[in-house]
Amino acid sequence: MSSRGEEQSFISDARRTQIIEATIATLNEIGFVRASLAQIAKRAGISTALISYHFGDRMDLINRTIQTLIEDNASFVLERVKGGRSCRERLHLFILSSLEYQETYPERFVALVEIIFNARTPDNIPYYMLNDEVDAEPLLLELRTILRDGQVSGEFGEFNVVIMANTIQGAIGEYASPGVASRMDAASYGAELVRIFDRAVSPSSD
Amino acid sequence: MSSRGEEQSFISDARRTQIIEATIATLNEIGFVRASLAQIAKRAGISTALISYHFGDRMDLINRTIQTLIEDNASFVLERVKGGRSCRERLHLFILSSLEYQETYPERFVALVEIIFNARTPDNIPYYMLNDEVDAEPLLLELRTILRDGQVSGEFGEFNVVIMANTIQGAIGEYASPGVASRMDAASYGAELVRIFDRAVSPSSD
DNA sequence: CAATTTTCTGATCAACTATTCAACATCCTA
DNA sequence: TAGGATGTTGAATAGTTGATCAGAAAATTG
Repeated sequence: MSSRGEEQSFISDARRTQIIEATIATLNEIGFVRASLAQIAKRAGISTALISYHFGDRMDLINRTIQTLIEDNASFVLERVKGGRSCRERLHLFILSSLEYQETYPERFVALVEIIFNARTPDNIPYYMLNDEVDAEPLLLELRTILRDGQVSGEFGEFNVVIMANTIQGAIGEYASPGVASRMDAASYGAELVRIFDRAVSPSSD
Repeated sequence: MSSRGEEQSFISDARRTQIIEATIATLNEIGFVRASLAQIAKRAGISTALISYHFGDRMDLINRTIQTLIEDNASFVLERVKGGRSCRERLHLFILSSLEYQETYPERFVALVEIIFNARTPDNIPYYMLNDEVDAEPLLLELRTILRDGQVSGEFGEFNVVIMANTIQGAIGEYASPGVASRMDAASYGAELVRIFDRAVSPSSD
């Protein structure tokens, strides 16, 4: 009935989101490798055929799940970064809200990691090798913008923006690593990261 | 014949290493998810039954493969770090040689990542959540030692050693990420990381 | 209420999975 | 060269995978 092909929505959007949530739960419980349609269906309390009915393909389900996760994470962080007045403050907010998201929704972060490091395109390119596309890594692009703006305004010193952005993003991701998150809350970890990168991005004193 | 159960070695150690190398190649070509025994056997030019003959289990093969990869990487880096006289120099050597390893043996690094982010213990704990064990992350332990020694000797300032070590390790791992390695060789990327973390670990000037 | 569309299930499918096993080949030793 | 250990294979095993299809159930429509 809809004029646009994309717009295929009904009351059973609820089903699709329910299946996606079951997918996230399954990825957390048994990981990507064992997250079969049967396992996902069991957790959703439905038959496997119903998944095939609502999603064209297994990869279609995976792709819509990761899309949901990326959008969730991005909107959470970007909303908070908007409030920063200086570039330095925006950088702080970026780091702290990213960690807050991980602490608040650990299952969503785990599911994101599971998909990114396991899924591959039909021509066998791993998802973690595709980070460059615009809608795949909106947060990385925002981080680069903050850093570049800070250099232009003189708030920050000289450094390679792409590398610094990846380093900061890597440090944020390391929060999930054991022996860190288990011993420390997101705010403390974030405060330490802010201290580290405040010095790293500052203009040289000489 | 051997008195120790471990010591079951013959001329067909060659077979085991051949199979492990085929596993590494398979992980690179099609990833962990699709790396079945049949695919590995095809690349090794043998039958799948022979893999089961030399390795008790599929997970046994995976575990011996990752063990090989970790030992390779660690000995490469540790050998070079030994030559450093100051803590700062050892830190530089750690960063640069880690990147050199990635640049020289990209397939081994990719295989390592594939296993770490996909494999799970029998009780469903992801390998990337086990980094704390001694033989699982010898490089992380060495990095912590360098940082702590530097703090004691006064070469470095104050910071959380565990977090700084994870941050540095994360930044090294980010080299594989697209839009970085493709545009830049390991030496240039390493020089930039050295610049960043030289400032981050230096004692405060105030 | 009747008719039509949408939603959902159980059964079925061929293709794959890891592992086992009997048989065969090769090697080393005595 | 005889004999026993080691190495290797093809076939068979039971189990799981993603996907399809006819038809039932439910919802929406007229």
